[in-house]
Amino acid sequence: MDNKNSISKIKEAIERSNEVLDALADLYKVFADATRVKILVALTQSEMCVGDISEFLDITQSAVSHQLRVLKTGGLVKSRRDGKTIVYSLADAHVRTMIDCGMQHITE
Amino acid sequence: MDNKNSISKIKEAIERSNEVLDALADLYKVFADATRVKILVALTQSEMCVGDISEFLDITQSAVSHQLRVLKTGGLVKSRRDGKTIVYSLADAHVRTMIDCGMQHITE
DNA sequence: ATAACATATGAACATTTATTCATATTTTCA
DNA sequence: TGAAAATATGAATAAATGTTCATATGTTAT
Repeated sequence: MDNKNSISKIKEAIERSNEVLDALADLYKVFADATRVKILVALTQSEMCVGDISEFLDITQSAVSHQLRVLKTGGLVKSRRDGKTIVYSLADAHVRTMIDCGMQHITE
Repeated sequence: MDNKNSISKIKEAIERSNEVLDALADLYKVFADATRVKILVALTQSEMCVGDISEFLDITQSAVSHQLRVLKTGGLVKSRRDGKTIVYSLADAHVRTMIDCGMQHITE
């Protein structure tokens, strides 16, 4: 049957791009937490140090630090040292695009 | 200080859109699993019944059914009955856009 | 050098999540 | 009607995840 055939073609396509799709899921995972989303949206407005984020999200400095590590490992933020503090900012324009894309789905 | 001031402005903005940002994180959560991503990408190509998906992803029918429920609750897929089988398809164009957006980040 | 400050890290704990197994539900067809 | 087929559901289990607490690391200024 033709349907059977096209299904198996799709199966092959999915299997071929298996690693990419795993990576895609991993990317979404980084966005899939309210704390991290809020950090990212905040960084959309301005670069910020850990203390600032901790204060305005009302969560422990430690929790922020842990989440920033997830974001950095995921390639969504970068950091630079400025004296005693460490300043975080969005890694690139893609991050903004991803957020906008999700926002559009929400506020359709 | 001006920086202090702008931080508190961002804090207020984040607090105002608190529910939206929670919803945004929840939306990403639905995408944040390899099985679900593969189901979605497959449905990008063609509508499909549970058995087909189960077969070509090599996972239990039950697992597929559970994940389809997550996708449906999240508003990403819809279903219709066709005889004994139930056919699933993408809920709307936004889903495709979200996937493309993530893909672009991966394969930059 | 040392005290004070900012951030990072590791272990522990509670919560969430994905899968499997067994079974229920719904529809078709003989 | 009753058996077979397709899907859904609930309980159980294992794995992953987010936060907190305590502490380590690294930087500045005295």
